[in-house]
Amino acid sequence: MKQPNLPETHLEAWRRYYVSFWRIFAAIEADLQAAGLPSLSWYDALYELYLAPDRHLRMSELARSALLSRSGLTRLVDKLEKEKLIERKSCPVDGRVQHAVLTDKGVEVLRKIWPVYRAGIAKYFAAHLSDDEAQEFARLMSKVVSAMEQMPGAPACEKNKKLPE
Amino acid sequence: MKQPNLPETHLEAWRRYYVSFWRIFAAIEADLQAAGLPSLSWYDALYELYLAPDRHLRMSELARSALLSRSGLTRLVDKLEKEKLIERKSCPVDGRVQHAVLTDKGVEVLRKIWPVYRAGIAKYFAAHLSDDEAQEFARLMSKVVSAMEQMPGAPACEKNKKLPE
DNA sequence: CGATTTTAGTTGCATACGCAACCGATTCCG
DNA sequence: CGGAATCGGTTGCGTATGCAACTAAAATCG
Repeated sequence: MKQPNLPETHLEAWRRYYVSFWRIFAAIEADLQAAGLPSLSWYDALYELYLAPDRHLRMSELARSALLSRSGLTRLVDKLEKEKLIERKSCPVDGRVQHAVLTDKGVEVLRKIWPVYRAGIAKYFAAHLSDDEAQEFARLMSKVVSAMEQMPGAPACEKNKKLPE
Repeated sequence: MKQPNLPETHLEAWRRYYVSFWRIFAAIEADLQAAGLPSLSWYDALYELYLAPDRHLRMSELARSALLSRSGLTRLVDKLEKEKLIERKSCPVDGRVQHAVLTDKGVEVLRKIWPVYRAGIAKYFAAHLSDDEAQEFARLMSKVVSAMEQMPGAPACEKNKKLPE
């Protein structure tokens, strides 16, 4: 059986994409752990809130943007709330909805994580690309990302974003 | 604080890389599950064995190439062995070493997984890149991958590869 | 308005995984 | 050779996460 619609070039691209991602991800997580910091899941959730207007989001919005299932997010928010990094606030206009709101302490933690995260991105990923290459890479990735965004049942995931300076 | 050694372009590339990977990965896993097939972890391990000479590898080699910790691999191999997809064989020359050996049934399963996996790669990833783009992408990724390979304490990971036709 | 359906979030349960401690086998050295 | 250090693999334990079932609140419809 051959590979209909999947030329060898594309397959090779996928393989490297897949391997490199796992390796880099593991390396960054290891750096965070070594520094006694929370993992990227926490960062992603906190950072999404940081970006959001008024630093608050509905649970399900946050789930989607933090690349988690709704139940996964519920648990993550439980932990973040216990650490006072966010607060839950029920929505006054719709009793079903809960908002997660980033606290100042949450912002602090975000600022502690970021230097280590940034260093990891630089070391494991960015160091190997010139400016032009990075630009081209971003262009190619954006085609893939935007295609995924439009897919109907985008199954959970959407981690990471940017950083609070 | 600014971003030393991490220009905005590179950061943007990273963000898209990160988001797209999780989304694609989740979508492929969902497809596999919907088809009643095992997950990519199983595929990765089986496929590594498939590629290996005589279809066998030491546990720790397999762990590394299947992107798992040693303990994670022990458990995965337990399950694969229970399903008769592989066999454990102790090494005659070194009593500490165990070899995982792919069985014919393991190859069968590999062949069942691949079409779905391939379709996922094509749909979620390859469809968005021209041949030239895929080639350029592979080139950029290879720089990142090979840099990671040489890193000393590569923490676990190395999933996926190619496919058995 | 009351019953049904839908929506948002949570909880029970199962699974996958890593770290650290451990065990037996091997190798290193005095 | 014999004890100590090392290596390969496994096991105990904790954690992260998803799915399916559930609850409460809204929306829809007769």
